[in-house]
Amino acid sequence: MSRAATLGERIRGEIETRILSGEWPPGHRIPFESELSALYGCSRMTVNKVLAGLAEAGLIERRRRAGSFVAQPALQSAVLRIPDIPAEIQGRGEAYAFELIDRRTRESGAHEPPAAGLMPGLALLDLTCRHLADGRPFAYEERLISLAAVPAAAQADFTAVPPGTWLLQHVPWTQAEHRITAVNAAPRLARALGLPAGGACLSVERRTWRGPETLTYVRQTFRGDAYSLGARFSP
Amino acid sequence: MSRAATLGERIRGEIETRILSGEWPPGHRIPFESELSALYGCSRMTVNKVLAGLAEAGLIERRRRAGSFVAQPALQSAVLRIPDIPAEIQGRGEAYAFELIDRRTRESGAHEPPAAGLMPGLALLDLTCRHLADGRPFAYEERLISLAAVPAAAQADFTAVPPGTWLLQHVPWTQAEHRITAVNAAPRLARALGLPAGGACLSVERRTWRGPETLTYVRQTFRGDAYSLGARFSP
DNA sequence: TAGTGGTCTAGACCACTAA
DNA sequence: TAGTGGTCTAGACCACTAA
Repeated sequence: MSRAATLGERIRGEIETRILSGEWPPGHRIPFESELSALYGCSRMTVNKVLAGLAEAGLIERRRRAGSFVAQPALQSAVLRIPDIPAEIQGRGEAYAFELIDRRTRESGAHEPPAAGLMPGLALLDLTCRHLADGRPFAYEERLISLAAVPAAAQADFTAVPPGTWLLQHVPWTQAEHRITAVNAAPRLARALGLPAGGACLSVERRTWRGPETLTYVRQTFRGDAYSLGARFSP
Repeated sequence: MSRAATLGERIRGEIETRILSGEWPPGHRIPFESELSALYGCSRMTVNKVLAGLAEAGLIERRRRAGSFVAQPALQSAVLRIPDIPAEIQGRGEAYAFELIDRRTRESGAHEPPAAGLMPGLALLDLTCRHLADGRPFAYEERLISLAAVPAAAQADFTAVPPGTWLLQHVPWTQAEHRITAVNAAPRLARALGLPAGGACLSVERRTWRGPETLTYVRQTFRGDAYSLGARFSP
């Protein structure tokens, strides 16, 4: 089945076990690199790579001259997968469909969403669209794309490929910021999602950069009764 | 200011720049370790650590005998900080208060939340409580703690320390699963949060394990108009 | 100022796998 | 089967910092 563990993996496993079992509580000093290399009969480099990995994972903290210490339990955090909507729907075994409701080119003004962080006077592509799963409304999407940062978007055919998927395939990004909120559906949104007015929706806002430049800002709104975000995490 | 970059950091930066600028697109084969070590005049070990780091970060994929390749753009994902509620509120400069509404010891039955993954017949501590910011309702919390896994919880004083904070300080965990949804507040919940019935709320469910054993299951419900989850992420 | 961690070298052997 | 990446060795020098 699984190949034999390497020496580094074995050392890492034994240290992790002592930490996670509580045998080495937060603040406990773990053996120095020199002690561990003597203990396992290996070079210090092998131990160094193990401890560097544990530090990167947040399980230990390392201080020159002082040693390595079991870290205080991390604030819980979760790696959340922000899905590509077509892939998400097809992964459920449902038929994906996409509607481009509106597409216009305009300049950014004073009333852009503050979270978009767009200066006035930028050339924008302003898109409104809807994602459907098995013919039922799944998500409503409002998106702004900076044409200065992504000029090729002006020629893209967003009736054929949803803009999120197109961007993922064509434009590298360096940073993204997300904001997840719950909102009561306003009448227009409720109609678009096939919900009673006031129905709870999950709103995911995302702003994506390349370097200092905002590439795109999007707000995707999902029916609260049909969608949830899931995440699994280890410390 | 910042100290000079090490050679490894410089190599990593130059490769990242080529990938993120699109000069090396997805699927592009990057130079072999031997080529890079010749190019930078360093040992192969130095290059190996750089490429291993890039692979761990998901920017490249490595295949024996074939080489290292720029990875397809990652599905967007986000590192979400699941906050310790008292720390979150105090971080906003607001006064934190906590109310323990109900505390009982009971056995798990057939009607536990399916996401809790609790077998029937387990000894449970069942807690209901409310978090307040500057005297206003902030979050409603329903929590189950397995007394088999965390016997010390039976003696803890949860009128003084909220259970989430107590657990974070006392119990190491190995894995957590989260589920984030939007819900319309049912009448009882709306009263507890000071919302009109049907108001949108953000619900965060979390199940936490140590090894194979469930430690705790919690559902925290936040006023949608007063709370959002934020996340910042690089690929 | 003494001792830790951070980084690097110049090798080595091997598992894996694409050709 | 040839060549890559994966891992390891036995050193070295240095920056940083706790004592």
